[in-house]
Amino acid sequence: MMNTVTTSNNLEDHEITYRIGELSSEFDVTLRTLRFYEDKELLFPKRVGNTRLYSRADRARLKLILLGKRVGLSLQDVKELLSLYDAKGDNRRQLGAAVQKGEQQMSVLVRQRESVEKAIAELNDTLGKLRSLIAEKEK
Amino acid sequence: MMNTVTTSNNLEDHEITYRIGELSSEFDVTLRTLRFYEDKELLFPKRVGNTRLYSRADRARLKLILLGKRVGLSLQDVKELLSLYDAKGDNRRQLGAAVQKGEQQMSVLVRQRESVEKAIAELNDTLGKLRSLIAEKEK
DNA sequence: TTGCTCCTCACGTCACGTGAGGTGGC
DNA sequence: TTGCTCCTCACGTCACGTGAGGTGGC
Repeated sequence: MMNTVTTSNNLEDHEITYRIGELSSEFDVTLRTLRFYEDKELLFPKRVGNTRLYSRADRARLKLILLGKRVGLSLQDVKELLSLYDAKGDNRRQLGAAVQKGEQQMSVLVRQRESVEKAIAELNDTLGKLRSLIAEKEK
Repeated sequence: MMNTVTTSNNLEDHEITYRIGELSSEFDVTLRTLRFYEDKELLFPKRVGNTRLYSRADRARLKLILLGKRVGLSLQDVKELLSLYDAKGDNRRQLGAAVQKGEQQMSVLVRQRESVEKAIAELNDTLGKLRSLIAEKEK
């Protein structure tokens, strides 16, 4: 056997790879999170021995996963979108499906914003009542 | 033994009680939820045989629990607030503590609103990009 | 030898949802 | 007998957190 490349980037075939700790600090997620996404089949790092090596494609997928999470999608939703993204077929259909999911999620977010705003209003109310109770006791 | 009162309100001692199904439909929560709150020691219904009977105090507590949940408190937080509420002692201290928790929660909610608004903006952006990709394919 | 980074289980968290299987009185 | 309301386990969900215990190369 040939000598194995032991660390970081494999220059021989120009395949840039990332170690788990690199992605972790770049995207500010825990190692556990990256392993969890792999377990859920959202990420597919190779192994050198036991150590995971993430490709540029993995890194791109991670970016999309985190975008999905920020807008409130579940990992299941994200997985479906990524599988659309992977399937090289009728591209317009896939984009259309993505837009549809996005629109659905938009209405979820709008409802969420409403409920947060209601919560703020109700908490404000409650705080007001508590404070006047206190003021009354002060007299 | 005397005849036992089998259903609903016990008129003899003027103790109004509620069955689990009554509270469930009044407050639109599941039976499971009410039992769960009991398990977590937030509610303390009596039993007649196996059947739970909730007092007016339980009903009042449930109202507060649900208020707490609406403003985003954890059940643990709510439990602490209720225990303050129960402890008949220096009332001003308890009210002060409640106000403090409320103010903390307010800042949580404000951050939450921000993050939802950011999510809406980012999703809008993403949808825009997807749509122009589609438009380009149409040409 | 110490320190760093990596690894694999596997149980814990939070607020319930969801059956399975059974009881009691009209 | 059927229907309704109630009951008790107890496992499942979601997205990881958090040890425990161990490896590998500088």
